[in-house]
Amino acid sequence: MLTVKLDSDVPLTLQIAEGIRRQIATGGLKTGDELPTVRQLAADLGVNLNTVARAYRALEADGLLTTVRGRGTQVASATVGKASLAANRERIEDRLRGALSDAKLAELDQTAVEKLFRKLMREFWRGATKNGG
Amino acid sequence: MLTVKLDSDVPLTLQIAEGIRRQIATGGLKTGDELPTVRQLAADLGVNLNTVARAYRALEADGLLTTVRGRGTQVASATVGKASLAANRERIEDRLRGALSDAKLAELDQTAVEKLFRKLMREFWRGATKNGG
DNA sequence: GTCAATGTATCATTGTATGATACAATAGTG
DNA sequence: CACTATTGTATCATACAATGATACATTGAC
Repeated sequence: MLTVKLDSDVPLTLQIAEGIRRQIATGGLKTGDELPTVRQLAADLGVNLNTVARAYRALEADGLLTTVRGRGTQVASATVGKASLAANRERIEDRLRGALSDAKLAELDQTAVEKLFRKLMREFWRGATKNGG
Repeated sequence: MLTVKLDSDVPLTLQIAEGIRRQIATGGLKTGDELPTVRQLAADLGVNLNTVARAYRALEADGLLTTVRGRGTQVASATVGKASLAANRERIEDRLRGALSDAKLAELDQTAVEKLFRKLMREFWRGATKNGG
């Protein structure tokens, strides 16, 4: 379902949360879908169950997941709640800037960057209309 | 010259390094330009001089800066060295994916995302030819 | 009620980020 | 050369974050 790099400099909790966010964003996980139990996913990834639990809770705070102790966790929504919207939109521009900064320093030309961008756009908006959120 | 958020969740050293990378990428800093001394920039930002020094060293490892003890630090190149290229290109796609993930979850539509992307592209490739690295 | 399965809380440990301070190298000045 | 000011660097201490081990609480099936 997703993977983590144990030797990465980005924390495991964040890697897991980002991975799940991406799954939801691309449609790989839809509203109502059940997620693996924290123990199951922890075993798959080779990390502590708490690490997975923390990722789940972070996403629950964003309104993306719902979790009930004893039952499990499922996708609550494919869009972030109002509380997260502002922070989220701010991150978008920051991350785009960071990506473009890296691209420029790596001597990618505009054409190459645009091509990559379009490829990824298709991953995320696969089958969506041009202005459908 | 640049600013940092003391209460951010992203480390100061990284904020500073990213800020300088961006300056170099956009052309605000050119090869040969002198950077502020670590004490000067540290005072401006309100952080410890070591924090700035660490950012400088990270960028030196990328081949972007040259620093000589007793003399100062200057921009060595506007492109990352070969050692950093692979890691850099990997980050580009990751960051783009993260940005698009955020955008989709924030219910931005394709048109809005493309518009933002183009605006930022112009910032970085201001006055460059379409395929000029 | 009992039991298995699930998420949660608590605590310990380790590593990272930051800062205070002392050190080393460079360059100017005489 | 000696001296001094300026620069980056190394060392150490401290606070905090991330991860994990373990015990706890809730849910649901029987």
